[in-house]
Amino acid sequence: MSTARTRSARPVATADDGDELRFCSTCAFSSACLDNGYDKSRLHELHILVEHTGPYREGEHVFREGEPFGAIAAVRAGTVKTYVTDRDGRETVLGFFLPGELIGLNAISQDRYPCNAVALESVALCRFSFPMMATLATRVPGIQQQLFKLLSEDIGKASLLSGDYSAEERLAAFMVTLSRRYAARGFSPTRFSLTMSRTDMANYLRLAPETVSRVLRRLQDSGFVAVERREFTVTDPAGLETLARHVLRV
Amino acid sequence: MSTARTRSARPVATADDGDELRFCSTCAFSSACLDNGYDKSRLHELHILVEHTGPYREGEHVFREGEPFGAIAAVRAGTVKTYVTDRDGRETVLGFFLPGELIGLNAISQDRYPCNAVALESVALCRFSFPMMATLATRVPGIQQQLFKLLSEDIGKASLLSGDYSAEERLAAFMVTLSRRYAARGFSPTRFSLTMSRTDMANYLRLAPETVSRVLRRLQDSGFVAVERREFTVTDPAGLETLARHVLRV
DNA sequence: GGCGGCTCTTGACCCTGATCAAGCGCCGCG
DNA sequence: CGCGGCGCTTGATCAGGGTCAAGAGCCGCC
Repeated sequence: MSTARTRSARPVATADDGDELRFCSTCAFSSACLDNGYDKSRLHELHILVEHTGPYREGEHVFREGEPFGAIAAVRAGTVKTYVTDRDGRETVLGFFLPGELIGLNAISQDRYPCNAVALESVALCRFSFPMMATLATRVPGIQQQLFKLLSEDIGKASLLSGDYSAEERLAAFMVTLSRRYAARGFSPTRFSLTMSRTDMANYLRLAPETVSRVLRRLQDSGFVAVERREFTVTDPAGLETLARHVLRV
Repeated sequence: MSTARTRSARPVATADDGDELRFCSTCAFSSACLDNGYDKSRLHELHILVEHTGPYREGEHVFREGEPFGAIAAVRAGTVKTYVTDRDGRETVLGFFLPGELIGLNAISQDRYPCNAVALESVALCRFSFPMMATLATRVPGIQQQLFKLLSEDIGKASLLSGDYSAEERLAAFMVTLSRRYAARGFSPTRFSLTMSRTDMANYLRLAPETVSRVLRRLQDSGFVAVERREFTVTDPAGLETLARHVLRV
């Protein structure tokens, strides 16, 4: 991970550093470990291997394909996009990562990042050294369990899109997913801003940008959503979920 | 896992059971652990939590969606297909699992199997209790590492198909992948039999069965492969890989 | 404040692959 | 041995979404 330039100066946060502790509990990881019954009095064991990095500016890369894998990272703020490009420049977007979500889990197997990760807006991260985390996981079963769970979850997420669905179904499912993820982090599920371009959405959903534009308009004309440039409002949550039901396998 | 009926009578294999040991080394899992520097003299620790199950006959289910998750399994013989169906009966195939490959890793996060697994031909499995394996993993770092690696690998595999490729590219990539996987297990990479129907391939590749049929014919007419019902020969491996290069990201 | 560039939208047309339909061949069963 | 069923193939047609092209709105920069 090319964090040298943007990395904050000190390795952050001891257990008695109240502010940092509260702040870092916004990382999915720490809080998930707590949820998993991790002994709070030993929380410093987790925190000593955490390093806050950023801010990454829009367009700045967090890591690039092929770089040696050293750490996974939880998004603290902003949105990260992971993607690969084929030789003729076409881009496949693997995912968007919102605050509280983890990037880098797909790098373990090859010990190299298999994709690029770029900030779509100003981004801050919690960086976890993976070797240290794995060592810790042998002593703290809750952390091991949590890692297994997160990895397994990502397999499921990756196969979600894999089905053969219409442009409308896919776009609706994407919007519902975003809505749920924002809701899970305490943001409004019905009103949020799209931090990625139409082209990014298209490359994620395997559509042409023009199709994204057209389908969004159709969804708006049908009264499911309201889109104003990148400002997004869900006006009929139930209706949208109905459109998405095949993809999301309700 | 609904193995009660077909499960072999005894929980199999102590470390000094030479035959079983050799046999079980065909499980990806055991051998991978060995590769990872696992102390062979302690191999029984792994073997006591292994249970050989099967044979499952063609069409018989190994597990079904929604069943509580208890174990992952390595395929010893035969092919397993995992799939989900939406309410109007359309099937999405998530994967095919050949000897040496692991099923059930995507079940960890929800503690339920998120898909169905069915035998496409006579199948034998090595069943690993996941809770026991996780416990063992805390004591044996090689096993933990291996589990992380396998999980991470599956994330990558799941995103392989996710790109937007032509029918020909997808089918070529599928064939190349099959070829490599057979080669990795010591089978011929150029001549093998397709254990799944055209419809299964179609549901895996997001195509219509008719398209699979047509594209196979085209690949045959162009001299890349020879297909005789389910007997498959790669006649131009390099050419096929070229067709598949976008998908496989060579 | 105006220019230039980029993202997004909208329209027209086209192509890949889905769908519908029919026929074939292999295989199991009576 | 003949019948029937299923999986596969092949042909004809159709449509969803891609591509190409042009224009509109927003924004930053000079």
